Amino acid sequence: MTKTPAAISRRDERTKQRQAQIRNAARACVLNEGFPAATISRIGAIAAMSKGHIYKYYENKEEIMIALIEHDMNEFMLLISQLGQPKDQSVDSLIESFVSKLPAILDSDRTALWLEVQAEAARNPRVKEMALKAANYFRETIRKVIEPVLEGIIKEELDLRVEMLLISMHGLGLKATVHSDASVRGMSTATEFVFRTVLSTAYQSVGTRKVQAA
Amino acid sequence: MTKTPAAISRRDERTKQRQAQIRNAARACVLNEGFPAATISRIGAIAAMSKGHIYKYYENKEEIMIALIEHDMNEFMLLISQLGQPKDQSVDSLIESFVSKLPAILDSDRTALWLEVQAEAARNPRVKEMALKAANYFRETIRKVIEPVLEGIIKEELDLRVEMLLISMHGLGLKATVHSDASVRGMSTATEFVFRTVLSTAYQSVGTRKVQAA
Amino acid sequence: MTKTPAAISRRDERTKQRQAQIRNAARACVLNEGFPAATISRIGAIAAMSKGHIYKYYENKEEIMIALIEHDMNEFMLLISQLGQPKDQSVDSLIESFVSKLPAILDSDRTALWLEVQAEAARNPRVKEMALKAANYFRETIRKVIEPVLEGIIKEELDLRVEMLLISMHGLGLKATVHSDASVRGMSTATEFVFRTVLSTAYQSVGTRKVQAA
Amino acid sequence: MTKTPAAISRRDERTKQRQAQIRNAARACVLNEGFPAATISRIGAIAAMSKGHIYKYYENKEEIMIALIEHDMNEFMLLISQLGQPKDQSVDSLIESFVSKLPAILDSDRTALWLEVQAEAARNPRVKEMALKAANYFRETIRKVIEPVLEGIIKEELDLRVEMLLISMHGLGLKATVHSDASVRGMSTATEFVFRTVLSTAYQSVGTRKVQAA
DNA sequence: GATGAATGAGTCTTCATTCAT
DNA sequence: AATGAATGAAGACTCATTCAT
Repeated sequence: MTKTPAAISRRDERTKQRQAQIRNAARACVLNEGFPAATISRIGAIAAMSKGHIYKYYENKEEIMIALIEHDMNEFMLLISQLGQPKDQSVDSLIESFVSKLPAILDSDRTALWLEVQAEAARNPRVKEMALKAANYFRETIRKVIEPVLEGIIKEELDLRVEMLLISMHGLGLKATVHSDASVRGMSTATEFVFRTVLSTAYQSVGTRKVQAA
Repeated sequence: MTKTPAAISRRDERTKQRQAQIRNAARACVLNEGFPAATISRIGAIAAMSKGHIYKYYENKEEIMIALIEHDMNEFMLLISQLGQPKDQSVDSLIESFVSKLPAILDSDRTALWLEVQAEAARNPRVKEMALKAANYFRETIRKVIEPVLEGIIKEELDLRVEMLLISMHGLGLKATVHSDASVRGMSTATEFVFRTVLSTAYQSVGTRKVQAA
Repeated sequence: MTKTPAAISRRDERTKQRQAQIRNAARACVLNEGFPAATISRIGAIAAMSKGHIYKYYENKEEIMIALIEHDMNEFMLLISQLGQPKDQSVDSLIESFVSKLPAILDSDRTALWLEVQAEAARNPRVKEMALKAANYFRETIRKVIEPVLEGIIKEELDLRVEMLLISMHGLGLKATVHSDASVRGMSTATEFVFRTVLSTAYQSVGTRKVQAA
Repeated sequence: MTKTPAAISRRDERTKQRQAQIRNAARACVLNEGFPAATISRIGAIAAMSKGHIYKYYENKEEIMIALIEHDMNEFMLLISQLGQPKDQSVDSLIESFVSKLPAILDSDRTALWLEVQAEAARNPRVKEMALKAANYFRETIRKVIEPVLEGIIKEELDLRVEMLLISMHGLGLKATVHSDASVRGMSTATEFVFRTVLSTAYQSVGTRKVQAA
């Protein structure tokens, strides 16, 4: 009855594998046929696992969805954490770093799921919490990355630039989902223009200007 | 047998009222708990109408959703059609016109429903069609409004500006949904900055620059 | 408040007309689309009468069906009562009388309804009672008609002949329904043969023969 | 994952049992209260099975009815296939063979279901097809059985005899249903008479006679 | 560990029946 | 007399969840 530590860790490993299997099946369902079609039966069929067995690994369907969202949010955060490693501190290399990661960030599978998650977040507090966490991480990462480039900028200005970048990214993400990313690829010049504008060192955002005008 | 015209119009009026009642109930359902939770039972309960009676006014559940989306899309298009009436052709009055309509456009109920519609569009072709129609109308309206201000601009440049404005609007809309529009109101300076940048007469988008550089 | 007798009779007349209207509509429904499709809505539409108004004339749907069956059974009995008027008492003129009435008796509309009624009779006691009444009337009429032709026949023999004729008529009726009476028309020689055999004055039915053999 | 053949066959066995259970429950429903009353709820209650579980074994209600009809039709065809094995080729042994099988063929449950099926055939094409198939098999079997006995008979005469036997059987079947087979048992002399007449070697049906008269 | 048979609550939809007008 | 708006019970079907094996 008492397991050796090795046996326990082996079992835990297996559990994690199984859970990943289930999450992947759930994701495939959602992406292919939408959230409502992600039934336990279908997930089981795709995961090559019996319906009953799924409940050994997740308490119920909601837990599967939560786990899926959490997992993909974590992957997303890992992805954007790599934004913070441009070659040097110039605007150009920063933009290059952004643009080179865009295809991964705007991958239409990811954004489609993300769209469903945003919709779900409006009702499910746990989903909302996760969405906010990822959004905040995104915001902070961007802030950390652009701050050194915009040296001397005041806090309000920085906040504004960050917010504008986020808004642009969200808008692009929606566009990727709705037009299935082909169009976004064709938008790289526009995107680069947005980034360049936002990261411009000419600090002339409206708020500031008004102050100056006064 | 034969009705007086007055009686007919009274009945038609009542029918329209009932349909609006149903649509409103459906909207409330969707906003509170999402598309999948908008069941006929719930709609009936909110509309204070029996399940069976709903079918006097809409053939089935899908028709209700289609009618709801169509109605709200039409309202939205009416709203943005008003964008096209700035005081004069200056960038400033155009921006003022945009910004003054933003609270209505970014109303969090509207954007939340819009988010659900985008998600639903991935499954239901009729929804997708309506979403595309509204999106195109939005795009064309914006193009018509900004073109006279950016006189002498080449087509590619104009397309880009239009696309960037759309992306910004979508990003803002998402933000309004997630943070329930309070934050968007606080964003008017950022928004104005975005508009001002996009409408700037210095035509220097990346694409053009590249050509110039070549 | 007190009606003149004339007014009362006028109202009764109108009631009967209305009831006939409803029955006819119900019959049309059943014949066109089967019993299950005979909904009150459809009956009302065909009878050019509102749903609610139908209930002024029949207490509920079952009463309509009962009335329809009763009415058509009565018509059927009227029809077969005419069998009893052959030109003379010969087998030939009797057969001619039978055969000439067959198209009316085997009319596929009538037999189709009759099939539904037989099926319904297995469950609804009131329908069963009516079906039995009509069946008995049919039997007695046939007995009265053939008895004078088969003079000197003993009761058991007569019973047998009657039963055989009934069985043949029922079999033909089913055939008319299933193969939509075209085939029955082509069967007139066979039918005539059956009648001729059954009405043959050579009293040699099995039962009798056995007695003779003993 | 991989099942032993024994396990598979055990499961298949169980599936067949369940399907039979469902069919039997459906048959009981139809016989007691007619096709329209054979609801999934009632079938489930009689089969001691939950509503939902029924759908593991039949895709929908129509499939249950089709399976029920098909099963019983097959049983019926098996039964009548045994008609073709009289002791010898004489009319007497043929009639004996017929009469001995009559109680099984005219079993009132069978005929009652058959009646419902005929009524249903008017609405459901698949039911119609099955009914026709069984009817044709019945006709062909009878033809094959009586042809050797009526040696030298011409085709038209044979067709007629076959048709007359069918009509008689149908008429008897109806009688069995309406009078719940007791009366049919008492009809064996009449039945035998009918058979004897139809199988009589005196080929004198009306059609032929007319030709002779000419 | 693994299965899938079994359940029952809940979904959309239809329709007989009632009742205010 | 006549309408048709309104109801609610019931029907077919789905699916998350449980449990004996």
